[in-house]
Amino acid sequence: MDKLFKALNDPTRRAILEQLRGKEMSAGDIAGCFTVSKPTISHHLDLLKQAGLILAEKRGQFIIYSLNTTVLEECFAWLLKMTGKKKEGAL
Amino acid sequence: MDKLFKALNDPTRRAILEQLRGKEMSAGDIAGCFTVSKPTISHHLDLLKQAGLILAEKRGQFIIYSLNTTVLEECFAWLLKMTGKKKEGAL
DNA sequence: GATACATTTAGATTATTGTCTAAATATCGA
DNA sequence: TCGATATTTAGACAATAATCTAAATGTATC
Repeated sequence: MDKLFKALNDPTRRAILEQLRGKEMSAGDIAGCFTVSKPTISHHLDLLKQAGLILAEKRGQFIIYSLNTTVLEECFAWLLKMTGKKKEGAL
Repeated sequence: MDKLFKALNDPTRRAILEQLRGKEMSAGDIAGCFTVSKPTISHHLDLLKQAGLILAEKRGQFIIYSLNTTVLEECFAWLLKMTGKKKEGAL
């Protein structure tokens, strides 16, 4: 939970998640979307991976990242609790 | 959005929000629930207030804090976008 | 195997954050 | 008005985090 909120705290990391929405991307592709250096992006990717928000798969010389939203359920559940909304099922 | 995620990042602040769920509390009451010092709690309350997550009302010598979940909608919407869930209405 | 490319790791630096103690401000009640 | 209580503000400090450059690792291709 802590790692999840920490990962979501940074705007660059949230933007990375948004980039990853719907498509897979290599680390270099992701870095290409931002002005910060590649090592910095690599670090952000590491934090996102630690939080379980992304999956990394090595393909040849590339590392392909993809979104894993299942871990967001936890965050979702917390928000539901706080807002008092009803939990509902539409995936 | 940034302030919102920043406010939610700290475990003590999330715990404060949970304490405030359903009931109003004075700053002192809130501080009584935690081991950290009162000035520290006061600072956390300030950040939560800045994020719009809590409301402060002065009553005599006390300051009464209450939860404001409406601002969490923004966070909710972002999560919905990321998870691809359908937005639904149950308040 | 040498070279080029993709990505990460290491190490340093700067900014931000959480925390504390001490002091200031404000309100209540005698 | 004085003393007690409630809360915040000020200032300092240590820990964390974001970023960079330079170097290391791993993979493909010739």
